[in-house]
Amino acid sequence: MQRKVRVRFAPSPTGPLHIGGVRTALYNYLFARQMGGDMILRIEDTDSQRFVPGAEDYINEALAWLGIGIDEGVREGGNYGPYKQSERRDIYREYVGRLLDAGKAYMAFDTPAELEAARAATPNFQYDASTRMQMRNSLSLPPEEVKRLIEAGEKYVVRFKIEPGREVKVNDMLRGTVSINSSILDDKVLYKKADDLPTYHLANIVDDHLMEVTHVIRGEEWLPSAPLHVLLYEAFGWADTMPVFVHLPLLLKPDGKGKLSKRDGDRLGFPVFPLEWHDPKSGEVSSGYRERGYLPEAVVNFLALLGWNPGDDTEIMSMQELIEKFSFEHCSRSGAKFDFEKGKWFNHKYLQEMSGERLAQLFKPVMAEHGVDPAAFDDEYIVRAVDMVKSRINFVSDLWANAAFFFVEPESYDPKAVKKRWSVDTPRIMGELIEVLEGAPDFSSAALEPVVLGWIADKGYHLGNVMNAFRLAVVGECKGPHMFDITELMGLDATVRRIHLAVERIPKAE
RNA sequence: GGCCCAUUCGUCUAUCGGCUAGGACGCAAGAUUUUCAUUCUUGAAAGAGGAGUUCGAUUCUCCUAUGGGCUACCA
Repeated sequence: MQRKVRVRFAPSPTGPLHIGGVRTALYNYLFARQMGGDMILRIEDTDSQRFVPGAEDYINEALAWLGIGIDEGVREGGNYGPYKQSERRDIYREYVGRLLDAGKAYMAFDTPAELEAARAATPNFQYDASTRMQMRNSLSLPPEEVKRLIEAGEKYVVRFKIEPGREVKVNDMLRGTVSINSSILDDKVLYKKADDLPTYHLANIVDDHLMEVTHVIRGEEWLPSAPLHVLLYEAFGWADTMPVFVHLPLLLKPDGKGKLSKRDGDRLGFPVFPLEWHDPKSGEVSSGYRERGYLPEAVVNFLALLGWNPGDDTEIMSMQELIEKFSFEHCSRSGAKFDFEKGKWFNHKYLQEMSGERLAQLFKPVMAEHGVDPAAFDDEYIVRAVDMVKSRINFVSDLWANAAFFFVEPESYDPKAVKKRWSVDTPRIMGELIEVLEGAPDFSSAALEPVVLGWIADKGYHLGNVMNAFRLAVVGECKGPHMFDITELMGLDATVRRIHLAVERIPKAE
């Protein structure tokens, strides 16, 4: 009698999928995969007012980029469709009818103005058992009047009739049994005749039931309405197959107040979206992890650990490992502040593990952005250059600052380094160095190093000064990989050319 | 205001009644290095407060405080 695990991620297409939503999707996915179950992507577009074009595509693209696979959905198809709520109107209409027929819901004709007036008149007005008879609805109005209003085409909403004074218990995997009194619940609007669409609550329960969802894994912001959902399952007679609830803690702002929001990204200088988003209305651009040079594996790993841990000290985990280790037992119940610095570290770690080949592919567009045609260089050259500098990057984009010198000659020389390492004698010593380089039988790193170091020792030169002047000429500043690895890759001609260039361009010291 | 959820280093977290409270990010110092990084070592850094239960509470209960969420014909 054990049902197959079926979970759903149900975003509404009102904008780009935010990083907190991504984490919810990820946990759903990890759990589904671990249990050998199904992962459903359902588009909850019941709010026609807030619909944003492009948002649905964005959701699909973001999940695909992150490697969060979907088994059933608008694109993937499945036996429980349609997977878009705006295409399920007939279904909702039928179920609203059932509730109405059973006397568990009623029609309310109050206009927005009347509702507002009622709220203004009573301090803590709530549309519920204590007030509904004073309002204009099918419970308070005579049947003939209700009939007349409907026939006159009056717009109405259907409200859930909540019986007061009941203890409603919600079973949550993370929080145990949460119980609240039904009296504090209001008669929620389930359906709007005006646009012939249900609200979230009704659509959600009907769909989860029809799609045979076994576990509802969602953000904590839904916890307060969970009792209402329990009541709805009961009203429909579906209590025995009610899904298990898991209300995940929220992702919080790094600097204190409230849950992480769209605005925080630009304010704090880090992305809150997986992919870059161009708002179709405002034209505003919000940055994304992908465009910032994050690897999807790193984002997934980092996000997985924000609110969950494997029970030991393991931090770097592949998707496969996450699937194996994931458990709600080890989910925390309190909100996690979003720590961008740690996110950078994850990316750094993943970048270190990455092959030079893959990194080079990611680097090519960055080269092009900086006006260097990747096709002008051998793949092998790019791969080796990237491999040499990768230990000092957090992002793919950092590669430019660290490896640019492999592709373009220095345009200027770090003034501080010049002051420290470039003395009156340096041009002469560099001249000697060129002779040494040109005379070397083998230009490989291992062969050249003893030759140059031997010459420095023979002449009694200061090792640090000569080597740093050498580096300054080739790189433009005193940083970078092992000097002879650089020259091996660049070759004799390019190296010598750069030394000449530096001697010409660096002003003579006093 | 009402209701609900939460509370261990600055941050993410381990601990399922025995703790010299562990790890990671970040930070500081040191080692290595011809440079910058990487790497390695070390260090500073926490149980919100108060009652109770117990031989013993970070761990269980209650109160207070604080934080968060919800309170729409949004999701």
